[in-house]
Amino acid sequence: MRLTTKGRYAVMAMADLAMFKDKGPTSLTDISLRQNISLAYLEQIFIKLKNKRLVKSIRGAKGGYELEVSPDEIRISNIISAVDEKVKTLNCKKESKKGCNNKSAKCITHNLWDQLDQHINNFFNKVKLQDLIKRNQSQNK
Amino acid sequence: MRLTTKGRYAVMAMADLAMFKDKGPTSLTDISLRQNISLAYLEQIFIKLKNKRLVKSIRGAKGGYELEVSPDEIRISNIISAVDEKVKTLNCKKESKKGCNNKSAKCITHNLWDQLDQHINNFFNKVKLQDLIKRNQSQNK
DNA sequence: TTAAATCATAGTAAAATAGTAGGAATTAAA
DNA sequence: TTTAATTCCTACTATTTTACTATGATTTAA
Repeated sequence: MRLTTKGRYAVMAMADLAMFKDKGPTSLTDISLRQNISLAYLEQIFIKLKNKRLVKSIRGAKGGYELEVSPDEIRISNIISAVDEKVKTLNCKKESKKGCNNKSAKCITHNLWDQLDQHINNFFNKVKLQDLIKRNQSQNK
Repeated sequence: MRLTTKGRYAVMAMADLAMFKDKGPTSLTDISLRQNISLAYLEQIFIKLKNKRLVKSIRGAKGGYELEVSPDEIRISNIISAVDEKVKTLNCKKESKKGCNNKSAKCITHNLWDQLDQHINNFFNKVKLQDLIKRNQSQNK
């Protein structure tokens, strides 16, 4: 089980934006350099973040991105889901056609994965972008 | 983020073993049919489960596998880790060489993934094989 | 002796991931 | 008005991982 880089990059980039939010729009070039993420890859990620209204873009020279809402209104879950990373532990589609109804031996473990999903989603729901940068700032004191 | 089938199969197979544990060794052919998992794939998985002393094998005709310890002594985490599925949200090796010490902006999110790992591992630690089959039995009543 | 089983290892097809490439459109500033 | 910096858009591709398949050896009950 692993979280892919896309989700991590998205959170990193959003945290970066949050840290520099008082300095006008932040260009992806800057984020790319600071976070060591390929520019073109960041572009793809930010299209999605923009579609979900987590950031807004300012085009042209001196342009860049800004947070659309404040860091204490953005949950990690918002970011992760914006870039299409779903917490997907169980792929029970095929089985369900065959009658995965928690009664068949096949799905003994069904509830287990359900609960794990909930667990992880809970975690991502609890943490806000603000928490990340607060944490980081206090560490750097 | 996803949990791979190997981990799921391993847990399913162990649950299957646990359910039939009073009926002598269970062959992988049986598990393969009941759980709809390829035999050859199961063989690979069981080598690992055996190496970690979660099951023991009885070779030859009428052979098969049995649980090495009782279902209430086996945690899901034991099974998952036996088949090499690690909860790996952060791949910070490269960064750590460059000085990922939680002070660089690069690793703003470091703690987040650490905590997520702990969260998931906790969950897998809490649940025992016995819990799964108990749950399943009560559902089928 | 035979059939059913584990054991062992190598190979491979498919899918997902993690990008790269090449431009078009926009806009601030020179 | 030109240039450079930027977002926007889409297609392609290399790499890695996953999920198996294939083949055969070994063991053992019947």
